[in-house]
Amino acid sequence: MEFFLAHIRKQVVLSAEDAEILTGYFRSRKLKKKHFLVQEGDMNQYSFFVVAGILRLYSIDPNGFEHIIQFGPAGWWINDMQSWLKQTPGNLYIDAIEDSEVLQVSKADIDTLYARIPALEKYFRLLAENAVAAYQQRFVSSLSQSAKDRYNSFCQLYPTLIQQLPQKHIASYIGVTPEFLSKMLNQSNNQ
Amino acid sequence: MEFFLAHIRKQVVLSAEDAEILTGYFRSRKLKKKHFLVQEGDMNQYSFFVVAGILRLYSIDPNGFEHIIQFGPAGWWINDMQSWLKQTPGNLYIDAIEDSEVLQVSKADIDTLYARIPALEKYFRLLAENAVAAYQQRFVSSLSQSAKDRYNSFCQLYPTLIQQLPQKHIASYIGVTPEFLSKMLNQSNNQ
DNA sequence: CCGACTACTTAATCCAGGTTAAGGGCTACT
DNA sequence: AGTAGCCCTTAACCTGGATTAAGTAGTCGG
Repeated sequence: MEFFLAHIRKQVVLSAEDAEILTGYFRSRKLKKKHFLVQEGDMNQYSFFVVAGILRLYSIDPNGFEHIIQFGPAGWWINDMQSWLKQTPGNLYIDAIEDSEVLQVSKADIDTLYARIPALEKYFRLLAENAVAAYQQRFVSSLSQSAKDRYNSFCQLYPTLIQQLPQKHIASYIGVTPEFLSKMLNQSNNQ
Repeated sequence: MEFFLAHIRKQVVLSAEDAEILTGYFRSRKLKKKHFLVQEGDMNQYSFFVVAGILRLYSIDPNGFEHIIQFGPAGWWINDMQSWLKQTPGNLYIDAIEDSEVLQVSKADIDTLYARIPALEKYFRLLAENAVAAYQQRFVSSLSQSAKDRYNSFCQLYPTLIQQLPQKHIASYIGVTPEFLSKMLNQSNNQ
């Protein structure tokens, strides 16, 4: 919880009392590697703050291939935003890449909290605006760069994740097959 | 201004007084087709609400090709979020596809307004959260679908834009060349 | 310590979509 | 009315990355 509060306090001021109220609505949840937090068709009642470990948000296409939309390392939020906002069944999956721990809040509780702690409104506005900035930049990358350039951009942007993630997940994120990423990396090593 | 206020009031409650204060900070700006609102390297002091016409947000890659990240028809907001948030020079362009009219606010003024009108904080939170939802879904589409499927998804999501936009801009948005889009559309018509 | 997964590699073949180039029909100035 | 620019089309050829298939390690549960 300390980690969580520190994270919020990087953006907004929170009194001790606010912090008390806030933490009352969050529930910790531990998750083993490969276990699901959210599956397609779920009502996404919850949004998740990652305390430890690393999660992934992804879709599965009609041919059974997975496509990673976002990673969720410690200190990040992760959810299926469309499903969460509209409270309708979602089309995305969230699971743990490693054993992880998250804090979850329900949509209803967050709406209650907005009324009691106005600073939260600002916190989540900034959070969402930063996410928009990141998605805009990722579209620049995905629309204008080759696979190799996208890989390099990814390395620059998330240097710590490179060590932590299996290669196939990086392939899925940058939008190539694991086979092609493997070929690509070995080609550039050998010459 | 009426159109603008109505748009905000779809999400949050705004007193007559709030509305008065708010509109004082926005400035109308008319823009001829092909004229720029923002160019690469600009300090993006302003964010834009589109009152009439249609704009585009795009990048230009090292080979001179344009890649459209988002369209801005009437009733939408448009800006280079990264540059706007951090107040650093941006790498994106915004220009008018048709003669258009926008309302602009500076970052400093918006920050002032947040303090005076708390409802605005909520309005922009919801706006950004909806944008995140849209970007997540667009990544699903761009990572898992073929060019033809992406075109169909675009038609379903923005049926009115299809009529309004030149084909080459749609090609740029879905991530194919104008030549390929043309071939694709004519093939499916003839059989 | 064994067997079954899972992660990664290599290589042959294939195809969606890019590139280049040329021509035709608008619209819009002058 | 003429001409300069778009914008769209068509077609031949090319390539980045997908697909398929097989093989090699590593690792983890029992």
